[in-house]
Amino acid sequence: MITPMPPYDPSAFPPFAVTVDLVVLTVRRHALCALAVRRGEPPFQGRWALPGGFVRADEDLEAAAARELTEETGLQAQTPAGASPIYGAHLEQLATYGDPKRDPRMRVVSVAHLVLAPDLPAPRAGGDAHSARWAPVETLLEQDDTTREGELAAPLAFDHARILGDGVERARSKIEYSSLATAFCPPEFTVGELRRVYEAVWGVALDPRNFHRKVTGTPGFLVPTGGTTTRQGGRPAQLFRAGGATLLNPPMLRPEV
Amino acid sequence: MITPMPPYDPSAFPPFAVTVDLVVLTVRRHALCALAVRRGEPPFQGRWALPGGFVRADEDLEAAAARELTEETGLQAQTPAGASPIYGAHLEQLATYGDPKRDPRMRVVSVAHLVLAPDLPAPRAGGDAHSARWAPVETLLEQDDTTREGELAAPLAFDHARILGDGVERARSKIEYSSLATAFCPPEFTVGELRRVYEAVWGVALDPRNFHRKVTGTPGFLVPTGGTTTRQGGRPAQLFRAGGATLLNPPMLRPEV
DNA sequence: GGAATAGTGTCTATTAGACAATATATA
DNA sequence: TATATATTGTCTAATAGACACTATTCC
Repeated sequence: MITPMPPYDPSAFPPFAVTVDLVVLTVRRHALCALAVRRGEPPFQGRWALPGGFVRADEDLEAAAARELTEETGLQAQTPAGASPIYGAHLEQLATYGDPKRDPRMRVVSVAHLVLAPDLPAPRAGGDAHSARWAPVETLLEQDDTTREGELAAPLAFDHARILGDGVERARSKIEYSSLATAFCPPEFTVGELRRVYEAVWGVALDPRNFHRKVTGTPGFLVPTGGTTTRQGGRPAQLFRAGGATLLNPPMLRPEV
Repeated sequence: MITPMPPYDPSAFPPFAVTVDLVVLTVRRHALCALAVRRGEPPFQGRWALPGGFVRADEDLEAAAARELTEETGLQAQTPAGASPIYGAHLEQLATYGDPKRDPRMRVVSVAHLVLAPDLPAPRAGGDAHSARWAPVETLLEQDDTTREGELAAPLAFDHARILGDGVERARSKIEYSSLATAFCPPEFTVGELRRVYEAVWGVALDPRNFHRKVTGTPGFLVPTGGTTTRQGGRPAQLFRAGGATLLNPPMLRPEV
């Protein structure tokens, strides 16, 4: 049952605050990076955190996540039920975190979402003025606070390291059996660019020849556009768009078995 | 950011009720079944719904799900971090549902959990006195309300059909790449019993010979206990326990590619 | 030409799936 | 005996992974 009594009785249930937090991933300079914002107030003042905010009173969870995403990055969310007018990014619910002690101020349940975005030509178009940046997930997840890059060494605020870790693991496994790796690519891309996405997300090196044969042979994964490009140097490469398939069959296989 | 201001300001965020709903699945008589409870009050009075209830003020989400599970079924949850003293059932978070209109009375965010349980010798040991029963998921998800079994024909309350559908899909896909199918089995089971679990969850027939070769050849999946049984008739079968592996490599392959 | 990337072809070990054959219980 | 289930073995087609080789650009 959902409630014991039909008339709305506010004393019948404890009140919660509900937020959305975002794990926004992209691939930059051959590394998997996440969006982090710097906290301006306590608790965890000055520490880095995942972007996020309160769900509004009449707002769906996914709508709240999409709104926060646009506010922080200027990206438009691309959910299964909606096309993207500007620059698409994949958005899906990740998991919900509700430890009673996760926020020292009050009881906050956070519905984390995962966003996969292409490397932005102009990062954070419409973002707030507060400090935000892309950082390699390895840096953000490091335990020790050896000051390597200085400001980025301290661990993430709240339970955000755990949330980020869960998001990274979700992304690593979803590009195995779905075509979501293309969400990290611009609308048109080469097989080599797609391979570098897999290599960055999985953190492994892949054989370019076998990779090419595999992705071009998987039905519905890639659609050739007819064009070619030479942005990587070397022989010009064919350009592709993401095909209609969402689930890959057979899946891409992650090495190290 | 999580909140705009450090001092706790209740007016700064809208209040939500947070519940857990349970998709409890088992395999009975060669069919995948879910636990449903009958609602005693409006809205949806008299309709079937998923078991669930409010998260308490100082309770973790998973603890709330485990508590509701024990209240409704007598089952003890078996989470990664805890052994089960009585009868184990696998519990994991499924997804969170927060459509502003999903409950007509107030704003309720429900964190759904998935439970995989063996067929119970005595169903619902410590359950409440209110009406509860196992029903085939096909029956619960039927759209039309042709009165076949009478009481079970009406659609589920709230958005519970969608939640149940998501839970069934999660279970179907998780037994592909994890050893979770053993969560539907008693502590000791035969290869044939495990095969009937796969057949019931996937709704397909599997070749007993290839299945046997596959599961016994997957490292860490099954551990022979040395005993045999003849509960299915025919030649006695070896008894196995679940092995230590949680992820299957290579995975079980679902037919119909 | 040399270096870099793109793309095709070939070989081998592994495996999924079809299915024959054998083993051991109950009726 | 017939029948049911369990278990092993065999064959074949498909595929992942290793890697030789060719193609086409820029320097």
